[in-house]
Formats: sequence, structure tokens, C-alpha cells
Amino acid sequence: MSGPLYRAPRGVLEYLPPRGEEFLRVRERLAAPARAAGYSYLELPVFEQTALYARGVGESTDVVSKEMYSFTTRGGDEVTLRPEGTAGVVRAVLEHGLDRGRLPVKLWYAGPFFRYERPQAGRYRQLQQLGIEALGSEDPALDAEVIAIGWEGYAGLGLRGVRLDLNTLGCAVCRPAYREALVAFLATIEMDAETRRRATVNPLRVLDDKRPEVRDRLAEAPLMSTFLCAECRAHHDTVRTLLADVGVPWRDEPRLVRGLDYYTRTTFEFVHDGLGAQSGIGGGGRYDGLAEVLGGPALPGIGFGLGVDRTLLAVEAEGTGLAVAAPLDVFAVALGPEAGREVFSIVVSLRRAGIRTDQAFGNRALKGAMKAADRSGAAYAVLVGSRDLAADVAQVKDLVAGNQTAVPLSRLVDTLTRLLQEKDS
RNA sequence: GUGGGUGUAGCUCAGUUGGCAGAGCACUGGGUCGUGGUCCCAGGUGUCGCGGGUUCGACUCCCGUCACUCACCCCA
Repeated sequence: MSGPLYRAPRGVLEYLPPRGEEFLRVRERLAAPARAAGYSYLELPVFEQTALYARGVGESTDVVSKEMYSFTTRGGDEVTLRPEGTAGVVRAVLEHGLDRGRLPVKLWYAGPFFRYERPQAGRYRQLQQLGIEALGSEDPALDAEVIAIGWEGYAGLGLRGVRLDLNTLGCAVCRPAYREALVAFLATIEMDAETRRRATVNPLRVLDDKRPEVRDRLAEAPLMSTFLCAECRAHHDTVRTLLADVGVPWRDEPRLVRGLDYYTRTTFEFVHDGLGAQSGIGGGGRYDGLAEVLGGPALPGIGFGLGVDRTLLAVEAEGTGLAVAAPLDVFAVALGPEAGREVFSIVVSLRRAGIRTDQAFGNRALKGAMKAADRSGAAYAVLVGSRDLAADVAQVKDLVAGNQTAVPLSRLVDTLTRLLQEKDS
């Protein structure tokens, strides 16, 4: 096969029917708990000035150093397709003064994000994410709320294999001492050049290495938990108490660091084992210093990003199903061109009455049209031929039971409305 | 960026020591001039990923290349 002239760009995921409906369903279910908790929707640009990510996310991160889709515009601006959501949300909050009103500001967003990586199972160059951000409060109850919202989102999809990993990274008061201790420790162990480089730029991220041989060497590494200041310890204890109170289970994961520079205190990750090597289906944390880094006032914040693609994979891996409803109520069929005109009017009338309706197009043979009616999933077929036209009726056929009755055209909408209601109950 | 696997019909895949490219599904038409689901008949599509090489002859063997895929680092 020489193949079509054009192909989708490398590493993008396309959701074709019927999977597209499942994708939408997943996104709706993940968003529901956030909307129920007073988070407002925000639609942001999918590209920003490159400097926003370089500063906000951090030059030392993989995301910025090797995964950005960056380009220069015709006007000479350096821009980047958004690799994550938080930096853009904080930028918009600061730019438009959303932090001047009632705090905390609670926002949610969804859409595509871009990272230039080698694609593999569960990892795409264009990925779909849904996120929430709460800014303007250091209250640990907000940390617990954000985590619980994520948890409820997965629960709403019927997922049973989601695990929550939880950690705290300390703050500007206590982290420097820990960092120093960690650097001292890292100097004593053996590591490859790339890891050594990472250790100098951002030593905490070395802890996140998943290679067994590296993990072994890190077994004796100092942990943040022993360096926490009183405030951070109290904050973390409260978060965990609140989660326990509402029955959200977690696993303390003292090595959970996460890849972005802006995190402070609470960090967490939702993990699922059904997707191959990429097990993280969502994650987030607190970023109390980010607004200041971006030139704004002190504005603490916490949020998460949930991977919609990966969540759908998890749903499919668990085989729980999403019960996507039949898309149609009625399928209309015309026999001959004169009837075609009548059928078109019928179809539009039915739709205006809230009945989901499609029709056979293209002058198909009746047998083929009925086959199309059958496969459409509609509960009823409406047939109109010249004999019916002469009698001012349409044939209404129950596609499940198989019986058919003539209904006067003037009563067609009412009759079908009633039949569909009866079927529902 | 590095490594493994796979490329044959729209989809899922067969194809024997190298000898004329197949099945199922799907699609379209027909089987009583106006009736689907089961059944029967008929129909069509392929640069066998692409380019070289070996050979009388290559889907098959060799080399290269591209794509897809899985994995490593890392992340959603």
C-alpha cells in the first residue's frame, strides 16, 4: 500500500468513533467533581511565550530542556505549545487580576498539551489533560480538596485500580537544609554522567529515578520528611488527616518528587498499573512560590493535571465499560424522490421536538436503507412511500419488536414522543 | 536521542523448501415490483510500506530506508 497522501503527525492520538464518545465521557466524568466543588471553567491559549515555561516550569526540567514544541513567529516572538497547564493559568490569573477578588480562586481547564518525546503506550506528543488550580490560600484543606476531587473523578468512572501516592517537599524554610544534605550524600555515590548533571542542577529529581540500580544506591539517601519545619509538618499532617476523614486512601511515598521545579509542600500522583510502562494517570501539588517567580505577588496555589488519554486507557484496561447510550431514537427512510421531500420535513420536525433522528441518504434500495436503520441503533424507523403519501400517513416500525403501524403525519411527532417515553420507563 | 518487534484489501490477519495474492468481517446489489436483524448468491478494491540487490522467477532471501509499535530516560 502506498498509503494516503497525508498522515497524522507522529505521536498524536486520534479518537475515532466509537471511541470518541468514550473520550468525551471520560472527560465529563473527570470534570464533574471539580464543577460540583465550585471550580470555574477557563479557556486558555494553547501557546504562550517560551519564557513563561522556561521560568515557571524551570530550565532544569526535562519538559523545558528537551520536550518543548517551540518556534519563532513571523513577528519574531518566541512561543511554545503549552507542555502543561499550571504556568499558563497562573499567568492568566496575574494578568487579569483574578487574585484581587474573593480567594481562593478556583479554576478548571481541559484540552491538548504538547511534548516532543518519542511516543509509546500512554505517551503522546499531543496529550489531553484536565486540570484544576486553586490559588490564594495556604489552607491544607485546599490540598485535601484538590486531591479528593481527583480521587472522586476516577471513582466516578468506576476505576478500582487507582493508587494515590503522597509526599511533601517542604518549603523555602526547610528545604535548603535538606537539599544540602542530599547533595552531600549524592557526592558519595556512583552515577552516570547524565544523572550527575541532574544532581547538580536539581538534586531532588535524582530521587525520582526509577532504574533499580539507581534506586539501590539511593537506599540510604536522606529524606525530606526528617528535615521538615514545624509548619510544613503540621500542614502535611492536616492534609493526611482530612483525607483519612473522607476515606481517600493514599500511600506515603517519600521519594515522590515530580518533574517540575515549582512544587512545594504537598505533591501527589495517581497511579494505575494497566497501561504499560507509563503508570501515572494524574498528578499535582502545591506551588506557593510560582506566582512570585512569574513577577506577581505572593500567591500560594495547588492543583493537579489528570491525563484524559491515560484515564481512558485505564478504563479500558479494567474493562468496566462506559455504557455510551444509543445515539439515535428514530431513523427515517423514504421510498422515492417525492417521499424524500416529506421525510426531510419529518426529520427536522422530530429533531425540533427533541427526538434524535437520522435518515437514509442517497436513494438506497429499501433493503439497504432498512439495514442502515437497523445498524443506527435507533429504536424506531419511520418509512414513507408513495402509498403512504397518498394516505397522509407514515409507517412507524418498532425496530426491536418488528411490528409496524401507520400513523397520520399530523400526529407523527406526538406519537413518537409518547412511544419513546414509554420505552424509557 | 538509544534498543527490540511489526509492516499483505477499509478492519483483523493467513500465505508451506522462492512458482499467477487469499480468508473472515465490513461495504454495495440481488434472492416476490415497498421492509432490517439469521440465511443464500453476486461484486469491487491491493504498487504485498518504499528503494536497491540475488534469481529464469521475490510477499517470501540479502542490504538500505521510512512508518508504526513497545521499551529505556522522563512524564499525563
